Amino acid sequence: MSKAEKTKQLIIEKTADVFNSKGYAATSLSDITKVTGLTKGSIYGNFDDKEEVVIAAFKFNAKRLRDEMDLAIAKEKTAYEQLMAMLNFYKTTWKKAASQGGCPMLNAATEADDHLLFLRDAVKENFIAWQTKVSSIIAQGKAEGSFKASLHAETYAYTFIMLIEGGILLSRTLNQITHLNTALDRIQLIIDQEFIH
Amino acid sequence: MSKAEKTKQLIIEKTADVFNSKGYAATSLSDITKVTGLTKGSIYGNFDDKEEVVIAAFKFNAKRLRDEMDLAIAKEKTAYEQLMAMLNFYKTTWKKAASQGGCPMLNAATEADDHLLFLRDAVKENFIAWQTKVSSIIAQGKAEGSFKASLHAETYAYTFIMLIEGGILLSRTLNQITHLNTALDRIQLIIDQEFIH
DNA sequence: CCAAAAATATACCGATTGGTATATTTAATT
DNA sequence: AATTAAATATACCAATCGGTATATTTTTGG
Repeated sequence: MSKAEKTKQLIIEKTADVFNSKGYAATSLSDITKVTGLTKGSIYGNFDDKEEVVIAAFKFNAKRLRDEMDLAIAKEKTAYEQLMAMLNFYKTTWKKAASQGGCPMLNAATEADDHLLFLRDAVKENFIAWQTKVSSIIAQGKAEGSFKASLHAETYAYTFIMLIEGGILLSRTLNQITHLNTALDRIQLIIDQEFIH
Repeated sequence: MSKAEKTKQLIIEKTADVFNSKGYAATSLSDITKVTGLTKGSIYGNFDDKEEVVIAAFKFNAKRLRDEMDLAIAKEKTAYEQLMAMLNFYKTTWKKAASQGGCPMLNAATEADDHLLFLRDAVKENFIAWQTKVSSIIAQGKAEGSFKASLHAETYAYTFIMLIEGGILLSRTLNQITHLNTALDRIQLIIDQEFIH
């Protein structure tokens, strides 16, 4: 890795949390220089413009989240256990995520929808990737014979994502972990009642 | 209503959509003067600072949403029909809401949670008011004898809110109404399966 | 209709925004 | 170790940010 590639990576890593908690539009170049310890010249030597930094930082945040979740899931064998691992992941990492500015998907999605249009595609991709991941676990459960074959995987996957994001939204806004737990419990109930035959 | 009160109202009404779609922080004073046709002097003659305009605009957006929903609900008699009216409200007003920048609660909540702290209390209040409304409908259903007496109204109310906000988030980001419908269908299922005895 | 008061417009303020041209330093190549 | 090339720092730019003091217009009460 060249020097430039290293600083590029440093910029992304150091700004990721700031972008996620302060907002991608609201984070200024002076915020970026402050948190990286670099100067504007160095930033613009590695990125064409702020947009490029924003996208890189979001992708970093999204990838970190996905990697952590994938790691938690990969430890389990059966589809049921993998889904439980996903729920448990959100139960345990909530506090850490909250201190980093909350769910990067939720934050970026609301900012991207009208305002930061160039972010939209990246956010889209990540939601779809998440859905695909959950759907593939459900498909595995069907192959195992433990989940009903009739399940519409995609619909269930999106339902879980909605509940999690909605739960995070309420938990953060009302400052009560209860709500995320309500969401996770509801997902658990759906799995137990509708997945197993 | 005095002249000042009228212009104050005009400022709020004209800026409400801009704030909701562009974001409360990202909307500048020149956006405000542009959309109202007034000058800075007039804005600052009626509001102390931008924060005050932001809060007033959010409260306007939240109240408008609540009033419209209350109106739809008030037309129905039974608790079940009222809940159906709420679901139908979201089914029918989705397009209009989307063109106005999406759900004001969702937008303001993500912006307020770290960044615009002064907005947080107002957002909180409105989520609680929404929950209280749904809870009171459930309580009415119990009183009618049509809903199970054992229901934990508050938990269900928050579950519905999560699903709706999560559904809106996905529908807006992925640009597909399907997801909001999935959320609404899930709420319907919960009511049919768990509310009625 | 006139005077006082209220409301709005004009013209400005310093600070900050994203961005850039150029100088300087650091790293890689011979 | 010297030269070249790459990476970073410095110093600046116009534009815009939120905000204000003052001038002008409009409304209101007598």
